[in-house]
Amino acid sequence: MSIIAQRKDRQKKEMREGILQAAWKIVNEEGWQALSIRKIADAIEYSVPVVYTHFENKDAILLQFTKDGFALLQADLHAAKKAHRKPSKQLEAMALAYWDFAFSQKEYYQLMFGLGIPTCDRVVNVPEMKSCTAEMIEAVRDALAAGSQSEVDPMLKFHTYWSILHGLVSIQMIESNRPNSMKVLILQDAVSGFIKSLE
Amino acid sequence: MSIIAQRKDRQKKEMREGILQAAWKIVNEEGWQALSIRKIADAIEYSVPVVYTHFENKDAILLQFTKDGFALLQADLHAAKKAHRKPSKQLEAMALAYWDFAFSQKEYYQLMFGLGIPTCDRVVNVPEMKSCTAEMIEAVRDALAAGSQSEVDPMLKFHTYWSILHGLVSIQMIESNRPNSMKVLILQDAVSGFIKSLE
DNA sequence: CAATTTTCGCTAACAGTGTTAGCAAAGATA
DNA sequence: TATCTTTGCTAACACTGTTAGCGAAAATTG
Repeated sequence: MSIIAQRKDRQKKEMREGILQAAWKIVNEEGWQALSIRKIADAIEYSVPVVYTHFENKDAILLQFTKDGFALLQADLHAAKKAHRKPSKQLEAMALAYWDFAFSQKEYYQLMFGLGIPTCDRVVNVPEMKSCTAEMIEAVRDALAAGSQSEVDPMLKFHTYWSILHGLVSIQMIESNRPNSMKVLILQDAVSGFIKSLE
Repeated sequence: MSIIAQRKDRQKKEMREGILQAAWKIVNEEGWQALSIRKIADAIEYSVPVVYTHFENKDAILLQFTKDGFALLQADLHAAKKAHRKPSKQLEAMALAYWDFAFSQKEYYQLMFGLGIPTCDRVVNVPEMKSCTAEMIEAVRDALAAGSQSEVDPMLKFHTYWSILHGLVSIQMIESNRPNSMKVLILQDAVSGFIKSLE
């Protein structure tokens, strides 16, 4: 590849990054509903079709953010897990990390789960999501191995775990007036109950 | 009120009903994303502004369906509860009813929780939702009273219960390829674990 | 019954949205 | 320098929610 082609390639990546950054700024300032291709074009000071040379359509931009979101969540879960040895403590820490991610990165979480309904066919095949769930599955498997129930299906328990976490987050996002202290209590109650069911 | 005003009132209600029916048909055939005021106007064979004389805006139409959805869910939960005496059995049956509602009335459930993000400020103040949660709170309270833990906050447990249910439904709606038999297993596992935590 | 007022429902428009065809200018190659 | 490729633009299409303004029909009044 010629030196000139290299530069073009670099510029292409820079512009792609610029589009994502501009989009992210709009989302943080005005929410997902306010995100439009024209606003992105305005922000990067290019015309609308330029955006389409970097992303097939708007969904592709959202999909990128979904992937990024799962990657970030996975990193958080991994860090929380690494901080503990005991499987039950790991699950506890991961639950808190999950909860923290959802509320400190609301925009990401809402896109990953809330607005994901139309594009959910694709989301299932996103590798970033698989890595993310793998992190949880592993922790559940370890906790189950540490217990006495060898006949229980780890996948079943993983689903229960994830459902509890996502359910808590979703419900608590609707009830935004409730104090955070109680929200954490609910989380701890639910997770401790789940962990007991593994022993 | 004159006889003529009565007729007008009746016609107004009929048209309002017609709008909702037309909207519902569109939603069932093409999904929420495909619902537009123009399509509704076409379906009822009136012009667009007529729709706006019966509903302030599109959100008002969606809000009506949200209310209807919560009323339906409440009825299902109530019926499931009435079918049992033992509080733990009631919670079990209600969980199944909740799950059944979510999957047999997918459109309703998705509107009530999925697309509700933009309008969630209003949704919290919907009386139909309060009735719905009251149904669950009562059952949890009863189950807790039947147990030995008098110091536990029923509201905390109710939130855990609801979160588990909503979480299970949401996650399982994304993973549409999983067999239904396993989904029910996961539900039973999660709910039985929760019920144990009340004893 | 005729005149007036109210109500009704229409067309057309505004300001947005995602998306794409076609063209002009700038850049790279020969 | 001339040709070719690429780049990025304008303008358009087909939608969306929402509303102003007008003409006709219906109800009320004299």
